[in-house]
Amino acid sequence: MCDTKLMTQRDLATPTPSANDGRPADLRAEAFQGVRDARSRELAEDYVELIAELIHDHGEARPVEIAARLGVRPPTVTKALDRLAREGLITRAKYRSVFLTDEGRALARECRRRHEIVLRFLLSLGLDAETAERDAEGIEHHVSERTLALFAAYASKS
Amino acid sequence: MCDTKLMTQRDLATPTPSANDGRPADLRAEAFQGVRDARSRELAEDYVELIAELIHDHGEARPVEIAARLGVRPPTVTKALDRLAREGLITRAKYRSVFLTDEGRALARECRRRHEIVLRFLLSLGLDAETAERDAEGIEHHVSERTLALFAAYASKS
DNA sequence: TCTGATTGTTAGCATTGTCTAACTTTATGC
DNA sequence: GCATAAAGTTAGACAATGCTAACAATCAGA
Repeated sequence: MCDTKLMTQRDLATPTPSANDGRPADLRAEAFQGVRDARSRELAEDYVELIAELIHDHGEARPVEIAARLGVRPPTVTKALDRLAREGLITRAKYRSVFLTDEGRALARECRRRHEIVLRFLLSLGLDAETAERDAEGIEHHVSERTLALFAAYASKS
Repeated sequence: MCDTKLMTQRDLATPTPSANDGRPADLRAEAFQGVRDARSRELAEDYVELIAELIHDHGEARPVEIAARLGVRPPTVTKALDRLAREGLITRAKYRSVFLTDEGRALARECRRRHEIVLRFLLSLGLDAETAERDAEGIEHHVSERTLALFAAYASKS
């Protein structure tokens, strides 16, 4: 039918990718997009980090334990693990423990590193352990490498 | 580690017998739950904060502008605004600008306060403006009042 | 004023993440 | 070695968030 109409709507939403590079008209739109990206990665990171920890501490990672640690129900874990397997971060067989792939292990290491830097930083600011843990969990997915470097510097300096 | 491998299903499965209802056993489970709560509030907070800003700067908040600033498409904004209206944070009429309710205005103020404290803190750590803005956007929804106080103290001290 | 461009909404789809209920598989313990 | 308990999965619901395509309303300029 009317296919020319989409052109009119298109340009309101066109971010003009190249024009945005030199002089970011809206810094915040970029930031929001970054946050949305981070959000989609968060769950995977939390799972992978936790799985690595369980394997380290208990020798294996079982769905029931993952569910308990994350505070969600087993079916939620099953679905999430399906997704992680699809994405190549873990391997698993039905009714069996979960294992990390090389990629998953690398991601877990990276997450653990970030988590610890953020946690140490918050503690060195003078925050109590419980609040520090809680806030670190939320913050760790949203700090850039640059910020992380400053956090690490501050924590070791103090 | 050999021992842990032989753990039975029952061993792995008992987090806290009695307190499973409202009180997760693990400190981390609590933290994860907090993060999930924060996540469900994030969008509303971002919208409300942005709407307040647009009204302040331009005298009104229009969906097309909200979409551009957030980097999403207009229908996404329509849906989100419907939800905000349902939650009593904004008022609106079809095809018209958006207004904040008293509750929405209060939330916006609170968000702006948090945003600015986090931003000033990151800048005072020595971060560049662009990264600071990006990280603040992600971090602001995940800092406790206690952490915020420490951030504010650090920023004003330096 | 009327017509076309801009803005906004509706409809419909996909994905994610959560749940409960019911089922299947595995492990335990007698 | 079998019955039962625990663990895990499947099915189905629901809400949020995003998208495109298409339709509707508003606005602005000739």
